[in-house]
Amino acid sequence: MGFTDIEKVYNPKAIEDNWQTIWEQNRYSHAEPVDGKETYSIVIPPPNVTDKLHLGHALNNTIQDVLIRFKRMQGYITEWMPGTDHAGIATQNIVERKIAAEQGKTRQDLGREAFLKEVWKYKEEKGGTIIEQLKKIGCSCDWDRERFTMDEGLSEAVSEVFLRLYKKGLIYRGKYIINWCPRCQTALSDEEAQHEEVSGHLWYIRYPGKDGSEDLVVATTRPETMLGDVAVAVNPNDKRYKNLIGKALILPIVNREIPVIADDFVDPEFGTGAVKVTPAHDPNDFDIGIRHNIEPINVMNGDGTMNENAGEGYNGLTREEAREKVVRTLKQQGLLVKIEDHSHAVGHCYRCHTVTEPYLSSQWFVKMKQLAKPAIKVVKNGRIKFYPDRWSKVYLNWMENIRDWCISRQLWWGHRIPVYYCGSCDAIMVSKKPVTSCDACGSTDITQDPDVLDTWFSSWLWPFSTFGWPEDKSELKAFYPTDTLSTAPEIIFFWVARMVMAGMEFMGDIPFSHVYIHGTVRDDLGRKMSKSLGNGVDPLEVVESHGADALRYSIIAITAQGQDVFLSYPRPGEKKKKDFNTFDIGRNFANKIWNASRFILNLTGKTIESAGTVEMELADRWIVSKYNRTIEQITASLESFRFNDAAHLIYDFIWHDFCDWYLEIIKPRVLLGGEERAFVLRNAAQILAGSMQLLHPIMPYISEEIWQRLVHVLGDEHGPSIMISQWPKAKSSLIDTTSEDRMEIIKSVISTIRTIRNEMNVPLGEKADVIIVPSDEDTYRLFFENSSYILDLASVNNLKLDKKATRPPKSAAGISLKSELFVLLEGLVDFELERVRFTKEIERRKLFISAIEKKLSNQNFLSKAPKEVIQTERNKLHDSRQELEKLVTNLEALGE
RNA sequence: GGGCGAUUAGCUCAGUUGGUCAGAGUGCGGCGCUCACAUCGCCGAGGUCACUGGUUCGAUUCCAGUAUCGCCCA
Repeated sequence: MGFTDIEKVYNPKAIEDNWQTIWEQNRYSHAEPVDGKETYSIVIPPPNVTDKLHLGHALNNTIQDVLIRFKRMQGYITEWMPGTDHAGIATQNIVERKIAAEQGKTRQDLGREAFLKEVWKYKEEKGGTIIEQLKKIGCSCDWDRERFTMDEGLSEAVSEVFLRLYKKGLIYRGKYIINWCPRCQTALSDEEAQHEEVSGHLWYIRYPGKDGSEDLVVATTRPETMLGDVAVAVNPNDKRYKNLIGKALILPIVNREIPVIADDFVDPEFGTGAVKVTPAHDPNDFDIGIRHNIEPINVMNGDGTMNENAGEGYNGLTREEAREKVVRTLKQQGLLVKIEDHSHAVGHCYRCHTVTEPYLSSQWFVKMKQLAKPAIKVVKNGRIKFYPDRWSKVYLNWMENIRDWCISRQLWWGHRIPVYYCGSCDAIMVSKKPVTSCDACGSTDITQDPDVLDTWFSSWLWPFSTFGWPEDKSELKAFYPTDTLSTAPEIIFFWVARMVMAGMEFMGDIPFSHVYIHGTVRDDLGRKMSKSLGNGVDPLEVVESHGADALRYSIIAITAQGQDVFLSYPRPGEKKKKDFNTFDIGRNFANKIWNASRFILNLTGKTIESAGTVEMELADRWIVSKYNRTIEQITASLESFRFNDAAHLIYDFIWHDFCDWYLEIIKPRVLLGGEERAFVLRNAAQILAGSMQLLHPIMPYISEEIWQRLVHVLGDEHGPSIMISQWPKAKSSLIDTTSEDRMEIIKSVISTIRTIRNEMNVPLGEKADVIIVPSDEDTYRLFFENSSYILDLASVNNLKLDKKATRPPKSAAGISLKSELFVLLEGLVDFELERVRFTKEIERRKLFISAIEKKLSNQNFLSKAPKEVIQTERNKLHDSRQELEKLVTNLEALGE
């Protein structure tokens, strides 16, 4: 491969697909347990099998990939288990819509078996999409182990768990109020009904007393449910209504006689202090009904229409129509007292966003209190840690107030509930294998429960079911408990909490020790990205335009631990010049790296001759020191889940230290040829190769490409891929604070000269003469030994070092670290500008000095502050005073 | 109603145990196509770290309250 023909602008397309293919072919991300070797494992939060990749996925999976690549390079046996879940409701909805569109049929038309065939077909066709997209953004999952929640083994785990919990008495069937989605026509768990504040009304309705006795006005947010009212409740301590308790009212429209009852639950402050009681359509009313032993009346069908109990004229109406008609009728009858605006929280189906209905029906539940206990303990005692920690409070709060989990769903797509009913004797049998005859009476009139289980009832087993549980496989032993789980905050209850419970219950151990909760991806207006808003950004579009590395780098760089992520992404059509595209950050960085490498590789050709014993210069020691320091810092950042810190550290090191300073410094040294040239090229190539390793977890593709080329020309021992190379180790002996400090002084002088040149309009093309006045002997030697840096980088013609020099006429002066300097600019100095600059600088310095003086004259400070702090303050004062003195002298000289 | 975040340069945001932490990117102004990079280089301007108190020798950093915005749970 030739290097001189390397493209000038980095083109990720050519490179990314190539490496992805090579990595896959060589199965570098596949892991097998090895006795005695430490493992590091992550299970992917399984996306819905029908999903397409969005930026939330991209962020979450990039985080996981960063961790996995980092740990893999550190030598762990790393397992990143990929897979998808069957997403019962979502997938069934999609396929129902599909067959409606294509065949004009409902699932009932097809029948259960034929419908499921359609779903499987759809899954086989479309199910691989998101997995392919994960590969596209560089994820290094163990693709050989990909799992699906409805795989045979995972299904086995689900029925095993159901059976065990049932036998323990932790699963039961009961008739309770659950959240019902009238559109999906299934029960939902409490978590799946998402409460949102909506503005509605409070209707005040007069319920006449029986036989002309006293009326009562109730307030309700849902007038249509009055058709199912069985009582009116008041607080027993409410003086207003005491005399009415036990009396009867006539329910308007229905003309049913209902009692006034007393219940502590009623808040006298709300509405009129009297509430209608509808046990079949409100969870609180349901409890009241039980306490007072009143039969509920269900007035609604599963599809949200009113049923025959709602009465003539209402049967068959939708709940919206019924509400409208109830209100109209009441108005006509003069029973509607008033309507107030009222905002309240209403449940919405998390899959289709339809308003959910509190609905009375028979469902299967898991008792949670007992399962929660160990799950609370392991977070309280720190075995499981949340990052950021505040989420542990959210977790514990939910866990400590946990309610039973409704797990049955009136769907076809999912794990069928392993329960069988005998038609002859009412026996209930729970079995992993199909039941054909009744255990109790021998009857063969057996039917399986038609419902399926909540999808989360399979995904809560994910950290061990994917490794073969309930079989005791070596993978399970090696990779469970996993190390880190990365997910979004809204998944904590659905999944994280339940996985902990399942892990403790079935494995007797935590499923993971670290839970990283990343922020939500939002647009530049702070809105959550969503399909309905149309403000989503397609990660693959970004890959297409900027490359996967740029996507990954940018999103990691702007994601501070636990904070939401704000993206600025002007649409191609809407882009204005000033608009900032977040992903340019990564693209520009990749291009910078590409060109730095191009520079080095163009100089080296195919190989660099090995260097003899060349003594390191200041800049060499400095860059090596910075490099080792960067290794330390990046390693620490990744260990503590501070990914954005890691991203910024490598950016600063490569761009600012390595490119801006080191490469500029070695340019003239390369021209010298010989050993000097070989040494600096080798040093630069080695450091850049090492930097590629540090960068690799975040930008896997370009780092592999550059690393391959560099190790090739270096001729060093190296493995086949950066992926499985060894993570750089910092050598503390090479961290050289003295060289770093000395280099800062050089840089400061160069910057000061540049500033003066700029101000006086002397471009770098025109060389200038400079006199530097070092403040001490050591600094003098520093400049003397490294004058070439100053000559080259500040474009200086003649450099004079003179500890005693005073400002020559026709020169501009500057103050920098440990020195004062004069730039000789015959006829070019604008003394007015100089005066302004110095005056400003003097003012600033004076303020600074008086602040320190004040501090140092404070007895309390002197007696209570640590002596190091006092000493640094004294040093600051000393240096500042010296600088001030120089500034004043220079200003006075100008005044002549 | 309860809980949790956020408020730092024009914009988007960092700032890990209170004392060189006032920063980055972008935008803006000036100069520059110096043989890696204009997806670039050099230089510059810009902030009473939301407000009010408190703790402390010292607060952007800790505590309390206020205001505005956002999220979660009921």
